[in-house]
Amino acid sequence: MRIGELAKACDCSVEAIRYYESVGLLAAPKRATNGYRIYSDEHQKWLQFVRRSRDLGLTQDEVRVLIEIALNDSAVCEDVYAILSSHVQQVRRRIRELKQLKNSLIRLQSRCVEGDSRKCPAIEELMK
Amino acid sequence: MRIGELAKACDCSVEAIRYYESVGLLAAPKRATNGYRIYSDEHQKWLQFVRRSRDLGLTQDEVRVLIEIALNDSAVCEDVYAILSSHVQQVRRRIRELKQLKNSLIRLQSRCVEGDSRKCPAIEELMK
DNA sequence: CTAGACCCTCTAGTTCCTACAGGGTCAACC
DNA sequence: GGTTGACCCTGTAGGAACTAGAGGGTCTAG
Repeated sequence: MRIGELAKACDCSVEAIRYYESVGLLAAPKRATNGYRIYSDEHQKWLQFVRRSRDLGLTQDEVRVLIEIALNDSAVCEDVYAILSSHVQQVRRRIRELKQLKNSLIRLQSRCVEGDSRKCPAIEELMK
Repeated sequence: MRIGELAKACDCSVEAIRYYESVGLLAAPKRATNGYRIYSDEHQKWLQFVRRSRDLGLTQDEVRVLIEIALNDSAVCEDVYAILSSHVQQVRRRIRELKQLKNSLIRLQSRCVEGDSRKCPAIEELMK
């Protein structure tokens, strides 16, 4: 299959596929005589893998490690589990941070409601 | 005060200060005869403002708008409130997304625990 | 007079792509 | 046979918000 078809199948842009190839997240396919990339079902699986992982918020580097693990069929599951665990931790941390942020924003916002002077109290608070 | 002192006072890097100047988030200060930047207390307030806003997750563009509002002293509070509101919405949305993400990750992870075959079921699932 | 702590400008790198610019290829239609 | 239009190619620039470095100047203390 050609790149456009693959892109549709995996719901990503043609440019992204070429980009993944350039950074080594997807193996370079063979080329037709006219230079067009020709992909196999294997390629599609790998691209699917990359996209799903990225959708889960894994970084390129994490995906790269997962790929290595997957290709290197020894002690697979433990390593995958570890990567996912560390990622879950990060997500939890980020959620905590965002909740605090939200509270700060709401607190700041409430200053605006009270405000009656010409100077906005929220802005004043940010400058203090 | 010189740039290093300002950086310490506002807990940010010297490079970030120069960067803020270059993108118009902080007014260019006057220079000493040797070319060193000399900052006033006003500059410190503004930098504080920029840092606090950024810490709250506001984008550069949002900060830029806030600055304009603050300098343009008419109908201030309503506009500030609107910007903060829209930002709170974004944060809420992001929190929701991250929670879903976390659940997906945990579900995927649980596949690893069950797994006994040589092929890691989590990886298999990502490729499907 | 020299070491060390500052300061300057300018450029490149980070992450993960997206968006061109400036071409070539191929099938179908007139 | 010519031309449209949908595809494909490479290569480069951009974006968000900085950070890090090269390659220099300046000032103060010992």
